[in-house]
Amino acid sequence: MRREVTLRDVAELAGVSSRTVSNVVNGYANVTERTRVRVQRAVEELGYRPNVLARNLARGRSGQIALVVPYLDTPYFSELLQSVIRAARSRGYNVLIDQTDGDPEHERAFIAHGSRRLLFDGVVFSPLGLDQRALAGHDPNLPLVVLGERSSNGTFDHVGIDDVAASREATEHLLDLGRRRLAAIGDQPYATGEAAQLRTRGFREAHQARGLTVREDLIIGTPRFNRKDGARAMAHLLDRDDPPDAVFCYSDLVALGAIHTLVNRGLRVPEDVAVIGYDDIEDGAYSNPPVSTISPDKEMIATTAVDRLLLRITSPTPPPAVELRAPHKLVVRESTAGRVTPRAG
Amino acid sequence: MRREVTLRDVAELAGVSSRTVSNVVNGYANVTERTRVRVQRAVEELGYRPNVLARNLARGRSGQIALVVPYLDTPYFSELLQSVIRAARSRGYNVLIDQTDGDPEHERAFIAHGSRRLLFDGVVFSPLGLDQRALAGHDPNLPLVVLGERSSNGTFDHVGIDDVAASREATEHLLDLGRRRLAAIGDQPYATGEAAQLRTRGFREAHQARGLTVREDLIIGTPRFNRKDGARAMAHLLDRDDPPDAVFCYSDLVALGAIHTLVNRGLRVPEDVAVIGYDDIEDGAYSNPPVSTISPDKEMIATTAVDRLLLRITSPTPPPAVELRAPHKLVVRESTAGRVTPRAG
DNA sequence: ATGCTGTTTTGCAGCGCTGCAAAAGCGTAG
DNA sequence: CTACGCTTTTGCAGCGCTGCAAAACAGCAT
Repeated sequence: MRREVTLRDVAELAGVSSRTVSNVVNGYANVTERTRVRVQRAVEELGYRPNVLARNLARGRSGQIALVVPYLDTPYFSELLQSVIRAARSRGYNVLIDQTDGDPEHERAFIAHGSRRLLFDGVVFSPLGLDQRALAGHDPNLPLVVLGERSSNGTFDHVGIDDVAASREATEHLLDLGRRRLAAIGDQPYATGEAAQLRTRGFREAHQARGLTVREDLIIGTPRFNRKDGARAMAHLLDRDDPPDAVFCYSDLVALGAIHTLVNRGLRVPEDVAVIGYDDIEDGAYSNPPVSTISPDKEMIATTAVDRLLLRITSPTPPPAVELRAPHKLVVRESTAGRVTPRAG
Repeated sequence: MRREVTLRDVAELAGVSSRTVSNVVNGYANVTERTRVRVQRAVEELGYRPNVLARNLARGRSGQIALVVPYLDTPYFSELLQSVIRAARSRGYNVLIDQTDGDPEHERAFIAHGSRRLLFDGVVFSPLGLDQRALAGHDPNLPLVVLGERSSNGTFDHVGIDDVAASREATEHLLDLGRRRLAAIGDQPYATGEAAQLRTRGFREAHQARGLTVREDLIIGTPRFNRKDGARAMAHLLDRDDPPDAVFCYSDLVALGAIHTLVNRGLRVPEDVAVIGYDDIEDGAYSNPPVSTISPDKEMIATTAVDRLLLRITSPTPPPAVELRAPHKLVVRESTAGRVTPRAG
């Protein structure tokens, strides 16, 4: 491996000090046009590219941020991942991915061990196994932005959509269709289930706003938000005396699992049971039937989170912890509205 | 941000030179038990953790490998991604992700610009927009392992399953069901479509082996392997006079798209048309109906690729380019075999 | 004691860059 | 011609670690 071109090589060719080359390369202010051009030319002639490692060591920063998510093969996260990478890259940062499998110990190790000695400068974190209390005790030296639905409690930045409002909208949509025996799949009435609880709250509020009573026994808990749990929960519901005529699922995967069971049992969606999901993953749009859903603005979530994290990283005095809300919208598809018109695709 | 503990701090406390501490930390051979213990204790007392950046700068390596894929939200890649991260991490390497969107220019820039000055030491590359010729001209200084179905041509390592054999198996499965009007969706008869062409070859071979004639007009090309193209191609097929009674789709996404169209048109899968996919993504197992598929051993692909890449990175003399085959298997589900027995999930 | 071998430890330089503060240049005023 | 303030350029040290080769040490034979 031949030696790479260094700052000094460029300096020599351009007839200036290496520090000046550094200034030019980094676009610092006080450089005469004349020297700037001269250096520029030398850079091009030699094909110089800065050594990121050396730069970061000298600067005391790694130029990388970590994205910590529970699962990578969950469509919601892989879609989000893209946006985060894009946002970070455009700001000169690289993204390291870490998958926790929702293991609290893994999550804790990450935020406790801090920045693992300059492997990354900050973390965008989507917690699953850790609850508020554990999160609140994180190393305050580690810039951290939390995604998802937990409120920050004032100890760190937090980016998410308004889950209660979104869930209320989803529920209202089902009520608007004339359905009255509404089930909810995905509640998690324990410390780490804050996201789920907000959705349950929205579900309740929608009923209350219309003077309707929530069928408490139709609120089904699931340990996770995946197809399997959705399928299983739906099976439970169908085994009852009076099964629901509509279901609000706390994720699109849960909805897909629920639909799977419904179709398997010979029931029609939405004629017999209307189903709405949450997250707007691509699969939902192409399943049979396409799934109505709450669509969070993932691009917005990603850029907001990255911007806030970089602010926190670069700011000399730590900015206050804030709640940042990204927009969402209700997307109505066949799983609630029914076949509109047969299409080619 | 308080100063971190350095090698020198540990050395001072342990009463040895910093070089010795380094030796202990890196597990080098010739260290007496006595000093090893003494240093170990100091390390723990101070909570020392090596600065990865400094280490890599000194070593002249970045300790990171890049994984370059066309799309991250494609389930196949996001599932593969996990395995690659796991494999790399367990060998002390980090993974940088790059999504190319299949843009040949982006891909070329990546392999041409080489290691972007120590940002990464090697690349696991899943090409889409670049063909053989372009790939062959890559910077020989950059360790590179190519995933997917292209043959290496002797210029770089290559990891993949035996596509022709797998495709033949898939096709034979359809023939075994008694189907005779077989369609294939996904052919790409141009330079960058080598993967598709291998599958088409397997499709043909299966016919030939049984003395059957391939219906050439039922081999449909698609620019990409996604749901949309699958749905569209299926629509084309159904608009013909004699639509197929079975379809071999070159990816599960294509299969899902095709099924979407079939169901939309009121046709039954597999009774009217049997559908088999390729990749064994999780969605396929939970769709309606679950999709039969060719299942490549992704874990094996990932570990093989990472191991080979690390060998190439660390080896003083470049090892010869090789073809490495990962196993695959045929997974039969309802989209070809029909409902076996109604299940709860 | 002396020399020789092999093991363990050390010092130094340097990876390629940036922070800092001093030095040099330069235009204008006194 | 000197002084002053401002802009531009430079030198040096150092980020924290490892490669290299020399130094110190130990064990053993002479």
